[in-house]
Amino acid sequence: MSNAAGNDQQGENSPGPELTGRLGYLLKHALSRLSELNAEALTPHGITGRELAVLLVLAGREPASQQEAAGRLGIDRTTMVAFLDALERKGLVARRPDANDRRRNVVALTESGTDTLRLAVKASDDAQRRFLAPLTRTAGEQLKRSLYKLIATDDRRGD
Amino acid sequence: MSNAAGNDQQGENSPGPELTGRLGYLLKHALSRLSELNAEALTPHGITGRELAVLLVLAGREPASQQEAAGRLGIDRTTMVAFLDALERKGLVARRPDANDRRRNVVALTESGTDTLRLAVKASDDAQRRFLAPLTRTAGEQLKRSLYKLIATDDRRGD
DNA sequence: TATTGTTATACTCTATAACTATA
DNA sequence: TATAGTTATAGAGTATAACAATA
Repeated sequence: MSNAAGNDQQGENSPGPELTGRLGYLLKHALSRLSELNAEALTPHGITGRELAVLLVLAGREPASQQEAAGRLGIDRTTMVAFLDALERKGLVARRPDANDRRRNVVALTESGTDTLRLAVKASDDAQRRFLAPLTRTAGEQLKRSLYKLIATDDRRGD
Repeated sequence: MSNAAGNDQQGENSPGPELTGRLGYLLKHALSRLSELNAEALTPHGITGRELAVLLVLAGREPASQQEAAGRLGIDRTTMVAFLDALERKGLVARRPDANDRRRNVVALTESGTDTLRLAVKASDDAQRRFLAPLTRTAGEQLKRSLYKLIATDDRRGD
């Protein structure tokens, strides 16, 4: 996954309850911390958290056009181009024009990409496990379920 | 608090379990969603989520120098300058040179700033409540406690 | 010399607009 | 005309480096 939430750089003064009581603060810093651990875990595999997400999406429902993959990740197609450029340079994915619609590129993992994905997921899962270590197993599961519910529920604008 | 986690723009295709099962994805999108709701709630009060955080920190332990406030927020002092410029332009905070150490600025909320803070916090709390609506009250409390534990625990690098 | 606030600058991440080639 | 991929560009958010005033 990787950062995008800012870089923690442990502040000199502690935040205090006026901030730590707010859900936004908690989510932001939890994400930031996890992203750090994840980035560390992925370094040996030569990919970033975001690149792992791209690989996961590609592996999840191959074959995919670039735009399909972008849609599932919730990023712009122009952003996807850059990700795929990088992954292709590393030999982890390959683009080929779709035979049925030559405007499209079909993107697939290479053999090396599949291997890297497997190892990277293992490393990332391990980082996640370390991150969740302060919680009981039950609390960790509960956390994920709750977050999922919060995300799955759309449209809370009106009420 | 505000975004910093990207802008959701509801993707056409749903993500699928390969992503929704990952904690990083869940945290990122939960934060993104909450940030949206929060931004909406704050718009009428003329401040952003980040500015609310600055006001909270200033109100929490006045009087504070710019650097102290920055430290508690975990942001750079140069970043704090821009925030305070904006808040001062809006008449919500005032800087004055510290009499004891004239290198420092003491930053305090104005009367208008105090009023705005009170209203903005109410609006933001309400947004948070709506965000947590899909969960039981207990699950919501549990979520916050778990996140706090994850943040409070430092240094999971080695193990 | 070290520190506070400031400014100028650069970097990361991502999106919007415009272009090319297909359809 | 519309769409997929691409490129150029711009914007948000934040940091690093250098500078002036003060300690």
